[in-house]
Amino acid sequence: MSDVTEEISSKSTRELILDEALHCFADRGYEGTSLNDIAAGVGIRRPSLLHHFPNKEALYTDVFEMLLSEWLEGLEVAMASPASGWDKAELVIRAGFDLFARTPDYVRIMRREALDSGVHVGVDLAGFLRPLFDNACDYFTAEMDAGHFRRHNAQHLIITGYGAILTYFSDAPFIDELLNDQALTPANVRDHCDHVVAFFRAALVA
Amino acid sequence: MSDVTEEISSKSTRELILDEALHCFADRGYEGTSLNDIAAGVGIRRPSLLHHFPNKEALYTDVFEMLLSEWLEGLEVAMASPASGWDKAELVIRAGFDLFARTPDYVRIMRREALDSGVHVGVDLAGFLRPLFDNACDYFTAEMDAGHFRRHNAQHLIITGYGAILTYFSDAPFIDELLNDQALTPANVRDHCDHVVAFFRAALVA
DNA sequence: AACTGGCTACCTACTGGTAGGTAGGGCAGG
DNA sequence: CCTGCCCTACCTACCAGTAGGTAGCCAGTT
Repeated sequence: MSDVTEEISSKSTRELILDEALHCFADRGYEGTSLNDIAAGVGIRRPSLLHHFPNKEALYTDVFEMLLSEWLEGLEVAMASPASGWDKAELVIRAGFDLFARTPDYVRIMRREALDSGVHVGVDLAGFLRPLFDNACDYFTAEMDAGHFRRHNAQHLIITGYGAILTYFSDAPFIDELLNDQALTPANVRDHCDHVVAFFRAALVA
Repeated sequence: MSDVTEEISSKSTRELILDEALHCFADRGYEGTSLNDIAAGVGIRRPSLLHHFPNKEALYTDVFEMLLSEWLEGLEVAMASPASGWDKAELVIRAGFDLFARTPDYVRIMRREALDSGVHVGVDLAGFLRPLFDNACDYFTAEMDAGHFRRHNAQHLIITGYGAILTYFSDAPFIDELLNDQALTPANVRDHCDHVVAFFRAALVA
């Protein structure tokens, strides 16, 4: 086959486009990214890119669905764990950190999407995430009822956690400047993860 | 005088442009906002807008400096308070919530800027905020040394707090959908503020 | 009171440039 | 020969920014 046309890569052109688009959209947003930028990153012309995707919005939607499926897969494992009490919460937090550290571009796209409130993407983001959200709420409520966690409003708790964890990755360039250090080195990510775990543990476990 | 030409408004055209630009930039970002959009919102043509500001970037920079001065003013009062221990931390958190609830458009611009890492704005954002950041770090470190707070890494603690508080406002449209409710009603903002205060208190105060 | 010059604020019409998208041709491999 | 992939050349729409003109206001002068 033609999987080796001129690139040594085993990835199809379509996959290369998706990868480059992911990076560009994360870096400069939907409006700030031109199809020329993406095509140039892949090493083809814009019309060739449009041979693989009907238009810009469809490309973006495909990138976003890639994101959702990867996240769902990554978190499902941790959330389905038979652990309970604090152990499970810590497992999920650490799984989230691992996932986000592996895919920081996804985090920035998600943050942009939350800001724009789903103008560019066809899928119902909040509808997609609500089951996970409700699941987490139920879990914390049950554990608080059982007296394992201090009493907090579960919905507000999840939103606080979501903000605390996501921000470290989405705002990494800004945090770099604030700390005069690279936020996303493995060591720094691990440090921050340990801190968040310890912080939430202190707040939740009596 | 001519302060009533045809508008009843007491605001100058320049101020009307700044207000409209703030809203547009917060809503759709720098790239997603055209000068035509802003001009139309004010009720004038684009060249008339460019009579008041030399170019798009200068307009954005002016909006952003408006943001910084308002935030600095709003937070300085709380940070300069003679209170100490948890009381002061709670004072600053509540002042931040008040400030952000009053100016949600500013929060979204700030978040976009953190994502883009200051591509559009001339001022050194991180350099501007570092004094506040260092100040907060010193405060928490001193209080932990004095045994008033549980031991945490002060830098990570501030970043976690920044993410937890800012996200509720920056991602408000998304949270609306997640909760099936308006995140930014005064009652909901107060609820979330109370939750964050209680959460941080539980994590910090032994 | 009338004219004059300078000023602000706005307008229409235009420029160069870039965006997303389309038409159609070339060329390889099966 | 046909299909898949990529190309050049082109389109229309929109962008930021400029050129040049106009209406009204407010001195200062006569």
